[in-house]
Amino acid sequence: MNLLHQRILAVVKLIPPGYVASYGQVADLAGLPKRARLVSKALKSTRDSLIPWHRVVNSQGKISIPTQEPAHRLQLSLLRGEGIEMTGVKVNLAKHHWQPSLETLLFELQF
DNA sequence: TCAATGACGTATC
DNA sequence: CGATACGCCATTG
Repeated sequence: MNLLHQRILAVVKLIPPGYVASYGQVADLAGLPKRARLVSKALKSTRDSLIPWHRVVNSQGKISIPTQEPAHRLQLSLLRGEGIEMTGVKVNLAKHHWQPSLETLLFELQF
């Protein structure tokens, strides 16, 4: 659990119900460009239940967790449970892509 | 040390 | 739309 993870998780916590963000987008917002993979690691390793990890998908809007893993089903049901429109394993980004305003970020984040 | 490995992203074909 | 290739980089063995 280091500083980078904390910054990443701080951003993920801001994603509202009914919306999704991509790993790369979260990394950028956390001030860590080119670190999408670090985002997946941070989400994979945290136990904090207050973090909406399921609202993070890949840049194509698809669930990135391998189908075999139980977490894959969980993510799918959690997204559906928030009323997110999906085509199979892919989110309708046109309707549910999170696009925070600059004010929101400056107000919520501490860096 | 060092090579392999990802819940990634972009470019190309 | 699917498949491949590469760039990226912390973690793992």
